[in-house]
Amino acid sequence: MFIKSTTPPTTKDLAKAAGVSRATVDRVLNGRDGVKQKTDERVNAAIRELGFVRNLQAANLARQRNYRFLFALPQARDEFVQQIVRHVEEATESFSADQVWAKVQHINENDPHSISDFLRSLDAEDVSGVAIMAPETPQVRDAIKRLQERNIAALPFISNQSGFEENCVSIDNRAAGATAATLLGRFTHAKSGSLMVVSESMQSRDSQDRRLGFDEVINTQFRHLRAIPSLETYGDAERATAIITATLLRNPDIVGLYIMSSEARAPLKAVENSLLKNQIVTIAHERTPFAEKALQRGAIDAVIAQNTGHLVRSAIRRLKNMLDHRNTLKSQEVIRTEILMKTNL
Amino acid sequence: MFIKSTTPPTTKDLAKAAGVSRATVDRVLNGRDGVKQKTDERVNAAIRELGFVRNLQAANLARQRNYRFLFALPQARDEFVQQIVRHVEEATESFSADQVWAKVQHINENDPHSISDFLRSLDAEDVSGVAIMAPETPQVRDAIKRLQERNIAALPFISNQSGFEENCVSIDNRAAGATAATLLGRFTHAKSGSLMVVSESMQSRDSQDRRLGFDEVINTQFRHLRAIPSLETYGDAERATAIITATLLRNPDIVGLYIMSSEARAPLKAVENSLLKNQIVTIAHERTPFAEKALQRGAIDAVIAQNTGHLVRSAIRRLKNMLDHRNTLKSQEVIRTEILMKTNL
DNA sequence: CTATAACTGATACACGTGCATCAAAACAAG
DNA sequence: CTTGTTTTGATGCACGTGTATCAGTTATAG
Repeated sequence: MFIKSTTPPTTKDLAKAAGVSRATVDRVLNGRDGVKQKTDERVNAAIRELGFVRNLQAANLARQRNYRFLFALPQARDEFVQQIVRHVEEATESFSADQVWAKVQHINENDPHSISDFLRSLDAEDVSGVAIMAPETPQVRDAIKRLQERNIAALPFISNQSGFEENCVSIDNRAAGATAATLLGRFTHAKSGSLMVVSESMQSRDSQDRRLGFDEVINTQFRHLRAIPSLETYGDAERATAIITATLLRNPDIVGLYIMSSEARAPLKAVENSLLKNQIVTIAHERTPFAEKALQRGAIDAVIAQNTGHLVRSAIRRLKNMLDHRNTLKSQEVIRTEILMKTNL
Repeated sequence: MFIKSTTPPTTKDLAKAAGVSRATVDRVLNGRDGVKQKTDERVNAAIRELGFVRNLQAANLARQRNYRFLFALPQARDEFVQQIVRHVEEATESFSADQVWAKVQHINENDPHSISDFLRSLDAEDVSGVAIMAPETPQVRDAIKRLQERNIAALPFISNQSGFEENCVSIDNRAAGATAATLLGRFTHAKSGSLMVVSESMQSRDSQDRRLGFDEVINTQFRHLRAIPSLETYGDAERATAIITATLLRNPDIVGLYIMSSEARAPLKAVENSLLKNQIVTIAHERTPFAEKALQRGAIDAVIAQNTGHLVRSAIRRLKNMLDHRNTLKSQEVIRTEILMKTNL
């Protein structure tokens, strides 16, 4: 149990233990210079000995710190982005007691120049950190680095940015693809057949990674199945319907469908309109209201998703930790590849 | 974006806005009596108008509040409990900056009397809240209620306690069972066959719920499969081996295995030693180091689990919120039924 | 109208830390 | 030794809120 009435040590206790004044303790704790090495060591020894941890609340109070975070999200208002927006608003509520406030700012994700301009325009007085969801480009990568120099925490959010592997909120798309493949392979009972893969665009690294993981599993573990080249919808519902219908007609042996894009509506409708409807095992991405309903009625067999709320909160915690110079608890920030079925929604 | 240099309103601002003194604001905020109703309303109006939220850090600093939580866990040191212990220690680290400290105390989960004694012995000076993992009994339920009267937050943890549905960290065991059934049914390609269910004991409500969900799905969606009565291991490895081996011999048509208990070692070994090894689809519970390895090598096809770290952190957040009289963000505290396969570990 | 009770304001100190200033002490170099 | 520099101590105020006391102001009852 806890030892009764033991209050955690304060800087005052530290000062006494190290035989110095509170002023000196302050100099050591906040890395100001003008401290003899020997004194510095004595203070640090006392810190270890007492198990001192600085009271962040008091410190933040004193230095009037608060955390204003911005989520720079794509302009496209698809269901996935909407989910994120909702969770940002929700998170603001639960974090407000910690002096954390978060807002959404939509950016043109396909115009690296404007993104970089936008990031440059930010003022540290105004925003303490930014979570950026945008495809990887040199401009954006640079802009992020420069933000950090100006004391604004920056965090690639969901979209991968190489060079920030250690410090970003991202998804293991390869694992997601591999998981989809495993489910398709195991769910279908066909002796042989083709698998259809639908994506919004194969340009993005995310899509490529998913496809990579998908193919890897199909080619090694389900050799009786054949994954046909990815169909690209370019976010156009009509186009989606057209190419999928055509592909279904051309490949009567299709037994599985992997919808990689977060918009599953058009692809699913196209399949449902075809006659094969029931024989095709379908795996989709992202937990959207539509996907949930489709799972319920059996139109989709499983959904691969990340917990959007967790993504958002994880980003907030990481930004905060960056500013506090604390390291993040890794196990809490792992973003799992979730498998959702009708039974575990 | 944020409005530049806008600091959140303080009690001082509130006082000015409401045309009262800070003392009166304090009386209203902390529910002390001796305030005219009209005054109270004026202050509350100002609160709404300014969007005032009390600075918890400052408040906790002033009243020297800190949070000492206890996790009362079963004495049995199986892998699942060990995971929890590990995560409690881990969480202590990441929460320490918020003045939150958590410890584990092992209790004899099968002796309600001693549990109730233990809970009664706790002092509010000493511990601010307890998360209790113990099977439901009237004594324990009572003890929990009495803790709350003594200003100690109490939270049923993982094990269900009826009457606390709204305020507990618990698992939807029925969904877990249903999910296991769906996976078994879809993974196996047999035209017909039996499913074996292994449990530690069918006494606990958790096991019963899992079985319920399991049967429901098998009987409605996979009528060609037959779930045989649950085998109970009573936590005894030898017994487990014996009854499972016997059951396998008696039912050569077994095509699936659902290991409901968190200890999967003995059951799995028994199956692996039999000749049917490869034809039996296996679903287990809880993400333990052993289960992970078994997934990797293909001995288990899927694991149904909850995120242990999340369970622990969720409990801590809920206990803290209870003490702060804040309501918890529900969506964050939902405990998902996770499906783990080799590809999404 | 007075006596009493119910309410409100003024004021002060505390919590643990950050930050700034100035004087005092310790040290190094000449 | 003196001079100048580096290191340290003492002190005070700030942050936003909780808590306490006491005097002062209203409202209510008789």
